[in-house]
Amino acid sequence: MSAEIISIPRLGLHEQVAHRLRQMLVENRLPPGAKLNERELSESLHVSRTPLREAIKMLAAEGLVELLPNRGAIAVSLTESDVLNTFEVMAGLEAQSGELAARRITDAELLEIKAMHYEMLGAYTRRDLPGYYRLNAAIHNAINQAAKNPVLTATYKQVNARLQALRFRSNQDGEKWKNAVEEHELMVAALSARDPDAMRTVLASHLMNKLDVVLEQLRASHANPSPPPSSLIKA
Amino acid sequence: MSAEIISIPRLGLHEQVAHRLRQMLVENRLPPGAKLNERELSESLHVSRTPLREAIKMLAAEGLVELLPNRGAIAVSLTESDVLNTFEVMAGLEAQSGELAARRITDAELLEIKAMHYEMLGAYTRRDLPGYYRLNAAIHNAINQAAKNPVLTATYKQVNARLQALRFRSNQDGEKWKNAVEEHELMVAALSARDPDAMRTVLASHLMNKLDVVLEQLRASHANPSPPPSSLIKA
DNA sequence: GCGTCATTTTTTGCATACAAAAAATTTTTG
DNA sequence: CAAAAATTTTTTGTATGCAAAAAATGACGC
Repeated sequence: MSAEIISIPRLGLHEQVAHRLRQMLVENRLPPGAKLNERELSESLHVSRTPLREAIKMLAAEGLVELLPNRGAIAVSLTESDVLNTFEVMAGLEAQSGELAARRITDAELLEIKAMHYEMLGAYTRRDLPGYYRLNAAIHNAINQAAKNPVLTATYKQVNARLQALRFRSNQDGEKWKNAVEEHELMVAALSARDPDAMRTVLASHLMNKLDVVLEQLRASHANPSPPPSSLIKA
Repeated sequence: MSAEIISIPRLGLHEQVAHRLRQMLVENRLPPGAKLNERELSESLHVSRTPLREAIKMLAAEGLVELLPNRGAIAVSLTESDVLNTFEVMAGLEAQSGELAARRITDAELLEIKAMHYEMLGAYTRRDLPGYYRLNAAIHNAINQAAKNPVLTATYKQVNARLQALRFRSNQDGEKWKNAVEEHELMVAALSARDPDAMRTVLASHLMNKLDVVLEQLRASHANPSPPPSSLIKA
């Protein structure tokens, strides 16, 4: 009966470490610009420096950390221009994803997206931000799946990962939020109509509106920089 | 006077190793599916296994090698469907690159691209395939530069890297080659007119024609598989 | 008191050593 | 002789050790 319970270590250690580091980066436990101290991290993660360093190299290739020769790695900190450029690429990838999804989506996939869409409307109505984000992400993932291109999905995820750290808790402006919901309505309509051009258009503009929100947040937090975690404050 | 000559090791060793491995992959000295033996490679590259493994992890994150848990890494071998999906993504990235370039290109950049275009016509006229490829790549790079989006450029390069191993020696079919040159004419015209839509269209179809060429080659080589390098033949 | 330089400490980078897993080889058995 | 099992060998994965570079600390001079 306990056939799978001991099947634990079927993931390389460096993979596990990379996964945990990605989490720490997204949750801003490793805030932008923070140094990744190998000794500290290897102790807190209970691994030796070797797999830790391998994981860091992977994150560097993914663009999540920056390698400074002879000075280790730091969490990437995106300039406003970086954010803009990244969103521009994301917009293109989302647009293509939407276009392909409109061409290739199955009836079953479309139904599931509609269902999630209504759930999202529910979350929006009761202003449940976490639920809204969860469903929003699920819908975008489903669109990606419907595009039937794993390479596109992987590329999308990799570029998107760099932005996740920014959205950690973006309080939506009321107007912008309403706007986003309306765009989602358009998306479902375009998908139902299997209209690739409409999907491309709505997704591209959807992303650019997200950019607006993030840039506002970025500027606000730049004016009011949040304090670094206590672990970085000198004793 | 020899101020910079001894500034040698300003690159991490793992970076150098990653670079050399990328070369070996592109040149098919590490053909698709080949195992990356750590002992062999560390000896032939004159480094220890530690930086070699770090480099391999980076290549894995870049999608150039595949990691098999407890069994090392192998050079990725793309299925026909992988190639198709990758080209689809590349087409989207090129299309966006072209669209942005049409909006943002400077007169100087346009002139340089035109110059390279004429050089390329020269190479085509004397059927100088290597020269043609070199100029072709240079022109596409220049378009990318003109798009003024480093994130897009980096994403483009990373996805493209996986295809480089395929094109290493694709003999162009006469008709297809002529077609490609004509598409380049359209590109230069669209760029000169600063017509983003035209650029998007021509670049997308340009890439899809390249896909045709590569798929033909792939099927041909699949029928006539090239022999593995002698180093892999058992003594 | 402040800046500069020397010394110490820490940290990164690379190599080596050891353990576990996989592959290859030999041995055993039907 | 062939198939399976056991053994050896190779290979990968992780930890540790050591050297070089960077950072931190303290001494010295102005």
